[in-house]
Amino acid sequence: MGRRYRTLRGFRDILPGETEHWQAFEQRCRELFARYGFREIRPPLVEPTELFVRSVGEQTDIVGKEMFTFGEGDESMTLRPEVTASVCRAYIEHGLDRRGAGRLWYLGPCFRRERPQKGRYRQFHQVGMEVFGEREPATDLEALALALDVVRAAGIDDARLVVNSIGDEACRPAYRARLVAFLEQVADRLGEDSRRRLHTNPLRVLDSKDEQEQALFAEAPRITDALCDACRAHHDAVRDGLARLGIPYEEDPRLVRGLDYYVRTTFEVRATRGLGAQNAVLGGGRYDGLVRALGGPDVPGLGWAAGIERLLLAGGVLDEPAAARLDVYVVTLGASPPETLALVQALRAEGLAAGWDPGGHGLGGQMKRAGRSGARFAVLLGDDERARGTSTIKDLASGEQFEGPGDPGAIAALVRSRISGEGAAT
RNA sequence: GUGGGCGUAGCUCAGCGGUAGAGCCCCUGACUGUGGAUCAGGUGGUCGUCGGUUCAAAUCCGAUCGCCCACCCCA
Repeated sequence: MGRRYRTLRGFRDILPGETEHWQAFEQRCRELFARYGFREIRPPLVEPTELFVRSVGEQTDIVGKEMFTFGEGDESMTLRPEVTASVCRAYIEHGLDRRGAGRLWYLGPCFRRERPQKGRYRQFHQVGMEVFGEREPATDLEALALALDVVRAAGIDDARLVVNSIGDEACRPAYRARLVAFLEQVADRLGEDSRRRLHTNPLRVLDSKDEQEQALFAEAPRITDALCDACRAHHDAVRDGLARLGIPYEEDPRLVRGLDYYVRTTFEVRATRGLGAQNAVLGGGRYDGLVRALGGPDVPGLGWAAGIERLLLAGGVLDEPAAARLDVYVVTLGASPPETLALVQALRAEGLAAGWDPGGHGLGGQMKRAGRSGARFAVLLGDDERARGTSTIKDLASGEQFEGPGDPGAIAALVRSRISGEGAAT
């Protein structure tokens, strides 16, 4: 066993039983985004390394140590660690601002070279959205409502929305200076991690999990007390809007996103179950200067992303593997395999999910397989049925058995009416 | 990158110095007129890997790899 090939560290197979749950969630996402007027974008998985360095930030852990990078110099390319940078690049490259395509969503794999953890892998999947060209706080509101809808679509019913504002280039530098001054006064009582972050990402220090440090921070200056008038008005409008829409939320002045490009509104959705200590399942915020910084027009932006593995874990969707499903399983006696397959194909052409046993087993063996296939009905065709031009149909859930038509179209119609009559999905 | 826990059959696990086990799953048959039940039989493991101790190692020791959990960071 030790010599068999296996998935690389941090990579995993998504197997039958789980893929069905993924498909269901993905389908719900498609419907939700469409309802909000968002259109899907599918950028490539690989981009110039420089794109991520510029957008995510040189000092971040993602760029510093978590990227899968290949090639040298100008040829250097990187598997995307997140999707916002790619979407911005595509937006600029194709002039989407002039095509009225400012509301975009995506779903797909991302890669980060970090130590795997619960629901966190080196290849993981993100679903997310970006809005370009909309500066109003009402856009933040709408994005938050959509975020909660997507989280609920993953089966999470205990989601908590947490919002904050981290100011912009007009007010954050001054706040940052005051905060650093404060932190330096208490630096001798800070842990190693916090002392390091004091220089790399001082806003983040306040988010320390260390209780003794938290006690020190009671006196620390708060970003929400230091916002400029424009940021203050924006933040108030978002909070008022959430209240007006009846969306419960919490404020957390320590909620600082790790990526450099955020301004003003930042937010997170947390789940209380299933993920252990790290309970954020979705995060995002406003990034009004990013498109311009990447060489594009001066359009504001806002977006969020969620890790699908973690969403499904927190929603409990994966607790039970999905069962195999078929509408019918064809069982024959005295028919050659091609003859049986011809009937199966006719039923498939009618739109049914149909299975059969190519293995030439007896009636008992075929019925055993019918049961295991997850089929709703067995369609039996033997000498008696052939003589009468009928079939025998057995409801595999109830055991009830009755005479059915011999014609594939009529069989399909009968099966379909039975299934929809129960309100069961196929 | 750091700390802790764990690696025995496809899955869940027992065995903890003396010839590798159970349950479930899977395969075959009883079954050419009926599946989910039952019965009979069967496939599948150099006990993660390498090295050490020992007459003898799945079992004790070391290293290594992998998985899990937590930290850092983030979704």
